[in-house]
Amino acid sequence: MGTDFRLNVHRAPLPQSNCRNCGFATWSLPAGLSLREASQFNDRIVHQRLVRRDEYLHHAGSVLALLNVINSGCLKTRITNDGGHEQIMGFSMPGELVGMDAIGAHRQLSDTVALEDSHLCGIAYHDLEQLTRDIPALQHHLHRTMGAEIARNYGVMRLLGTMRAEQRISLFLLNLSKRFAARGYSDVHFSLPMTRHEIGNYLGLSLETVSRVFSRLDDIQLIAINGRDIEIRNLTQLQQRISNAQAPPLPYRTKSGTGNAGQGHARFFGI
Amino acid sequence: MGTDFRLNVHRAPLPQSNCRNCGFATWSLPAGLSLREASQFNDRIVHQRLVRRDEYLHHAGSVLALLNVINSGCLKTRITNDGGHEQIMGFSMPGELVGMDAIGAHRQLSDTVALEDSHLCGIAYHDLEQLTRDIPALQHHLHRTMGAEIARNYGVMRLLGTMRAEQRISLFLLNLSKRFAARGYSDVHFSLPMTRHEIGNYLGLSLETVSRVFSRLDDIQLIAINGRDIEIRNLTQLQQRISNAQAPPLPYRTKSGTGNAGQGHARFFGI
DNA sequence: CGCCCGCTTGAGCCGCTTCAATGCTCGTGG
DNA sequence: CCACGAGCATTGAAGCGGCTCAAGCGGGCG
Repeated sequence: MGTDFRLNVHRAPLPQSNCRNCGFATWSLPAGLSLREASQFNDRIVHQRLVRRDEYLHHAGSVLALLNVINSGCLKTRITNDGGHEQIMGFSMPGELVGMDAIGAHRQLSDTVALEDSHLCGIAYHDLEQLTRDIPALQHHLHRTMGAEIARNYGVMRLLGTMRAEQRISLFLLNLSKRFAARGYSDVHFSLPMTRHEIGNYLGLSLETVSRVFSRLDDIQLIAINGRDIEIRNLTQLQQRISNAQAPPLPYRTKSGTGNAGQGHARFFGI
Repeated sequence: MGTDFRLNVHRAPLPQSNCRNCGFATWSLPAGLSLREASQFNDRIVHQRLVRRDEYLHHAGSVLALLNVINSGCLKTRITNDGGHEQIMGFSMPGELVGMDAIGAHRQLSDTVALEDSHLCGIAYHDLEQLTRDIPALQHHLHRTMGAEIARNYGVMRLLGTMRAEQRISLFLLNLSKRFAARGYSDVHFSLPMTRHEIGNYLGLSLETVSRVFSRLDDIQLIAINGRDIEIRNLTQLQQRISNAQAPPLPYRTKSGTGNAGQGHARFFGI
C-alpha cells in the first residue's frame, strides 16, 4: 500500500553512460541515434538529480535552464493562478520529458513537484538546441516529442470539454494502465501515485466525485480499488464506457438503489 | 456539408514569392532572420492557397505535409470522437501557424475548417525541418512557436478545469480582444468570427449558456452585443471577473430578479 | 416569399459540488 | 507501547450551475 514505484530495473544497463537507467536513453531510443551521436548527446547530459517527495523540480516563473527526463519516480505539473486556485496539467512518468512548457517563453509556466522521491537527468536547453542542429535525428525526435505533448494536451482538452465524470476517470485509468504497461509493469494492477484530490484537480472534478466514481466502478466489478491500490478487472468494458456518451451515468449508491447502470450485464450484486 | 475533399490545388502556379501579406513574414518576424536567411526561407514557401468558408484545410488522419500560416481569414481546429461528438481545440487568426498537432505522429489529429474565406501560405514540414538546421534563429523560433502552443493549451486546460461559465467567456473575449489588437484592429469593438455553438463547444459550454452569459454581460454594461457584433465597454472590469472565482455567478434574468452580481459597483440598472 | 439557420429566452432537471461527519493509516512523541 | 493528530479516503445530504428541451424571433438566401 502507499506509493511503491520502484527503481526502474526493467531497462538493461545500456553502456550509455555512467548514469544507470538514464531516462534520456529511453527518451532518445526512438530517435535511432548512431553510437557516435548518442555519445555526443550523452556528453551534454547532467546526470542524476534527486527530487524528494513534495519538493520542487522547478517553480513557475523560473528561467528555463534544463529540460529534464525522469529516471524513476513520478511528478506533477501544476499551475496556480492569482486566486491561489490550482490546476494540475499532467503527471509525468519515467522516460518522459519535463519542462517543455517553458520553451515558448523561456520561463517555466508551471510548478513541477515530485509525487514521490524521483531521480532525473537534465540537459541545458541551449545545448539541446545546438545538438539538434548537428543531429537531424535528434532534432526530429525533439519535434516529435513536442508534437506529442501538443497531442496529449488535445486529449486533455477533449476530456475536460466533453466528458462526464465517469468517462474522465475511466480514460484516466486506461491512460495510466498503458503507461505502466509501456514501462514493463502490469497494466491491470498498480498503485496510484497521486491522491484523489490530485486526480480530481487534474480531471476537473472534486475529490469526492473521484472517490464516488471509484466506488461505483468497484461496485460493478470493473475495477477493484483499495486506497491507492487498484486492479482493473475488465479493461475492455472500461474502454467501452469512455465513448458511451449516452450511457446513463453511474447510479450513486443511495438508501433506495435506483436501478442499475444501464449497461445490461453491468449491475449491482450487493445490496 | 458532407465530405468535400478537394484536389490539392495549393501548389497553384501563383507567383512563387512576392506574396503580399504572406503570413510567414509575420510569423517569422520575431525570429530576426537576416535578409539572406529570409530569402532562403521564402524560397520554400508555397504561396497563397484559398480555403473557402466551411471548407477543410485538412482532415484528421491525413498525413502531415504542410504547416500553414494564415494570411487572412479565420479557422477552427476540431476533433471528432468515435461517437461523433466534437470538440473545438482552438481558433486561428492571421499570422498563426496551423497544423502543429500533426508533428507528433506525422498525421493530423484534427480537422481544420475555415470559418470564413481564408488565404494561407504553407511550407513542407520536411523543408522547414531542414531549414531550421541551417538557420538557428529559425529553429529557435519554431521551438518557441511550438512552446507557445503548449502554453496556450495549458491556458485552455486551466479554463476548462477550473473556471465558471462567466469566467470562461470573459477570458475568451479578452483573448480575442488581444489578438485583434495585435493585428491592428480595435481591441474593444469587433465581430465574432464564430457562432455561439462554436464558442460553447470550445469552452465546454452549451450554446444557450454562451448566449445567456452574453446577455448578462450586456445587462451589466460590460459589453454590448448584437449578434456577432460585440463591443467591450469595460475591459478592466471584464478582466477582474476572470480571477474572481468566488464572485457569485451571474444572476440569470428571471421573473423575480434575485439580487445583483455581488461586485459592488457592477449591478443592474434596468428592472 | 418562405425556409432554414443562428440566436435568445424560459422552465425544469440532473450531475456534480459543497458541506459535513466518520473511519483509516501512518508517523511522532510521551 | 500506545495515544494522538494529520492527512487521506469514503459516504451522505442538500443545493446549484449549467444542460436539455422547447418555443419564438429575425435575417439572409434560394
